[in-house]
Amino acid sequence: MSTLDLSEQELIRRNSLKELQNLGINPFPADEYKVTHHSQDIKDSFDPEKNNLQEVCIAGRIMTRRIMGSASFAELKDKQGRIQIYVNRDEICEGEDKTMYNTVFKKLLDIGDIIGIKGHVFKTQTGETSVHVKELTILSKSIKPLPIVKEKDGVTYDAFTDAEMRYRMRYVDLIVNDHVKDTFMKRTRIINKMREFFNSKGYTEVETPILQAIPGGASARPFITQHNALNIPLYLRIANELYLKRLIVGGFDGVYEFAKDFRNEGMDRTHNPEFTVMEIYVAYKDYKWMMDFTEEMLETVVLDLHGKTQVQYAENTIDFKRPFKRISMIDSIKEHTGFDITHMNEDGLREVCAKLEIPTEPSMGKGKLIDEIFGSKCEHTYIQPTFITDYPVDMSPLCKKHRDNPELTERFELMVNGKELANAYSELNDPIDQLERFQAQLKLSEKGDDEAMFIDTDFVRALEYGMPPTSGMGIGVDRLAMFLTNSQSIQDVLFFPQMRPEKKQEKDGNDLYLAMGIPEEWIGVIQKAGFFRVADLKDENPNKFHQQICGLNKKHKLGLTNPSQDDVKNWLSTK
RNA sequence: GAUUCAGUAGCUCAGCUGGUAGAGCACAUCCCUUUUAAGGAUGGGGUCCUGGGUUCGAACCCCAGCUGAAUCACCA
Repeated sequence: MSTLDLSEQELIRRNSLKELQNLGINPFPADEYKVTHHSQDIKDSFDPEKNNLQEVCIAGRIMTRRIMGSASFAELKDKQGRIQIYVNRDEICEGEDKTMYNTVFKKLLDIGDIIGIKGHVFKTQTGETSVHVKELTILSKSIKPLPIVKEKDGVTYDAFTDAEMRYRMRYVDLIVNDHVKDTFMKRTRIINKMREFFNSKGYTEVETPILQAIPGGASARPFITQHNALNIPLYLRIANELYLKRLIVGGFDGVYEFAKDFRNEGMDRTHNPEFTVMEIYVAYKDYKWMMDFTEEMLETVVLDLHGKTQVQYAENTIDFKRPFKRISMIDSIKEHTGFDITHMNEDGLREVCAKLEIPTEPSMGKGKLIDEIFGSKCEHTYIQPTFITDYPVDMSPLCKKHRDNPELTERFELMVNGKELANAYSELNDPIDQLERFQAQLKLSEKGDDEAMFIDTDFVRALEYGMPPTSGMGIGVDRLAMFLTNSQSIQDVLFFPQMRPEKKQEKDGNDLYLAMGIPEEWIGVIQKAGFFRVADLKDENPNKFHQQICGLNKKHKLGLTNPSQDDVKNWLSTK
C-alpha cells in the first residue's frame, strides 16, 4: 500500500510503530501475558478499607487517554468492560530514563492499542476505582484509528452509528459500542438454555447434512452449488426436517439440531440468506404435546434471560407466560374476516380473496389461497404468543392429516408480535400418503410454484420401514433472539449479516504505466490524482496533468524530482 | 423488485438563494497536573460517493450510476 492511500493519522501510527521497534520494543510480542484479574471483578470486589487487590495484572484495549504532564489517566477495555488506569511517570520509569513514559506512553501509544499492566487498585479523589500502574507492556499496536465514542451518565455522544460500517466491520462495532456484545451474549445464552432444556429431557443433539442432493423440508428457493468429483449439483439445505425424521425411523426417540439453513430469497430487516433454525423431533408425541412443550421451553428461556416472563419489544410488551392462546386457522379467519371457509373449494376461496381485495395468481392452490387470507388479514394481529392450529392439507405436505377433518392437518405455528416464530406438526408417517403429497407438490411446481417441494424418494423409503408417531417443531433462532434482545433488525443479532461485497477501486497494474515510460515512483502519485487506469490518461491535457502531479509531490512532501513538461508530454503521447 | 431518504476530515455532523470547505471530538506541537463526555494554547488534515449535464462559476440544480437505510410486496 502506498503512503498516499493512508490518512494522516494512519501514517503517524505507522511511524509510531517503527519508533517503538527502534527503541527495541516489540509491538507484537509472542509471549503469553498472564492476566490475573478483569475489570468488572475489580470494580465489584475492591474495598479500600480491606486494602485488597494490591497486586493485579490486567490486559485490554486503550479506549480513552487523558495525558497531563507527569501523570495520566486512561481507560482500558477488557472482556468484562472498562476500568480506569493511572499512569505516573516516576512509577513506570524507576531510574533517570523516562523514555517509557515520555516517549512510549505519551507519544507512541494510541487509543486502540492493546496493553497489559501490573499494579495495585485504588480509588481516585473523584471516587473511581482505578489501577495504579507499576509496569506497562505493549501487547499489540493498532495502526488504524477507532471511531471516537464518548459517554457520560448514560448519554452517548458521537455514537458510531453508520449501519453499513457497523455490519461490515463488526469488530469495530464491538469495540466501540458496548451494547452490541451484550446482545450477542444474550443470543448465546438463549441457545445454551434451549440446549440445556432439550438435554434435560433426554433428547440428543445431532448433525445432519448441509449439502443436500434434494433440498427438502420446506417451501423455499434453495442455493445451488456443484460438487466437482461427483459432478452433480448439490443444494444448501433449506431445512433439516427430512434428515431428522430419518433418525426417528432409525430408533432415536428425540433428536434436535441447531441448523444453519439457506434460502435464496429477499433480504430485509427480518431475513438473511443464511439463518439459524432449531428443529426438534420427538417420537410417540403429537402436536398438542408439542404446544405444551414449546410453551414450557420458551417460558424457561425467557425467565432465564430476563428473570420474568414479560419482554419489551419495540412498543409492545410481550408476555411469554404459559399457557399461550390457541386458535384454529379457520376460526381465526372467521374472526377477522367474517368468512367461514370450512370445506370451501378453490373457486370459493378465490371469490373470498376477491371480496377481501387480496390479489391472487392462477398458480395458487387452495392452501396458498388460505395462507394469503390469513397472512394479510390475521397474522399481524397476534402480538402476544398465540398458537395458530390446523392448517389446510396442501400447505403442509409433511404433516399428518387432522384426526377430525381430512382437509386439515395437525399443525401449529406460533405467532409472536405478528410474525411466525415456530412451526410444528404431528409428523406425517404414512408413506403412501407422503408420496401422494409429494406428487401433489410436483403438480403445483408444474403450475409454476417455484417453491413447491421436490420428491424425496429416499425419505419415502425410510417411512416405508415405519416411523413412530412423532411430533416435530422448528423455531427461528434469529427471530427469537430479536424478540428477546429488543432488536428491530436481524442484522443486529447476526455477527456478520450478508452484505453486498465491498467494491474496490480497480487499478491498472504498474506494468501498463511503465510501458508508457512513467517512472515507477510516479505511479502512486498519478493514481492519487485519480487516474486509476492508463486509458484515463489518453485525452488528458499534458500541462494540467503536469501541474497536478507536481502539486501532489510538493503537498505530500514526497521529495521526488519533478518530470519536465516534455517528459509528461511523451508519457501521454505513448500509445 | 417498487417508493422515499441519505452519502462532506479518522468519527459525529453543519454548510443559507449556486460565489475560495466549516464545527466538535480524534490527531500533531507546546504548557500544566489525581482527571472524568475533554485542562489550556496553537496547528495540520478533504476525490464534498462516481460519471455526465446546466452555468462565467456546482458540495448545492438536473440526469445516470454505486452503496446504504427506511417503508411496502414474498419467504423464517
